[in-house]
Amino acid sequence: MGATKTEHFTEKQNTIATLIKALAHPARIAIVEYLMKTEACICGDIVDELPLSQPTVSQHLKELKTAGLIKGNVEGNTICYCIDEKAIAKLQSYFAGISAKLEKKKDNKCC
Amino acid sequence: MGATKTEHFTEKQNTIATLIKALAHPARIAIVEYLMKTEACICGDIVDELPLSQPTVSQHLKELKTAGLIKGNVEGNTICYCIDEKAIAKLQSYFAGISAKLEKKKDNKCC
DNA sequence: CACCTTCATCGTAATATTGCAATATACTTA
DNA sequence: TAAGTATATTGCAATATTACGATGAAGGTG
Repeated sequence: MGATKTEHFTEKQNTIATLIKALAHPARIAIVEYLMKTEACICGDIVDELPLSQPTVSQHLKELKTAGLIKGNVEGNTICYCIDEKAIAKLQSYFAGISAKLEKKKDNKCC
Repeated sequence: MGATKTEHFTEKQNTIATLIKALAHPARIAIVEYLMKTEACICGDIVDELPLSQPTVSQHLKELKTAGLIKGNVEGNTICYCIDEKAIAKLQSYFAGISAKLEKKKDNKCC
């Protein structure tokens, strides 16, 4: 085994899990946070900011891009990365939805 | 390798990554959603609801509990599970924070 | 053109995750 | 106490992830 049994879950559950999984690593959290720290988008220097080798960072960036969390614009020799708001918005509204539902059933809890 | 280089990232980044990681699997998403679907907490029948074996579900529950996302109350022979609002609140505010910052720099974007 | 820079890909080693059968533990009830 | 029920743990196989050195591709510069 070792492979997730994707086929047994709903498409929504798999979609949100994939999106969440893309952020389930401190390096990718760090990348997203770094992309936000600056005023505009970042062109190139992500590798210098992270304590990981260039191939590793490239791999993490690829995962973020595949998940739709970041976008990359090629600009000559470098690439300009920035966060895709839509993906973040999805995550935010997902957790906001859970929070709202939790608030509703506050009185019906046993633990 | 294969092990995450936790020591190179900030404690905050590792903390939020761990929390996110706990939800980075459709089965655990399904568990959390099932816990919310009902009026009160669930005592026992999580295994029947999931397309996975009892040991596998037990393992996923353990991970969610370790991460602090759910609480389990032992009640005689069964266990009553429910979501820990604090953890969800943390996640929600994390993504809300990112969203807010993204809103601010909307005009400074190149892609 | 030769060389440098930037980023991606390949190949591979180390480790982690997923899933389940078998078994253990703990409580309940007959 | 014996049998049944609910959940946890163990042990293992299959697969995925993480990380990096080496190398490749593509654009820029002397």
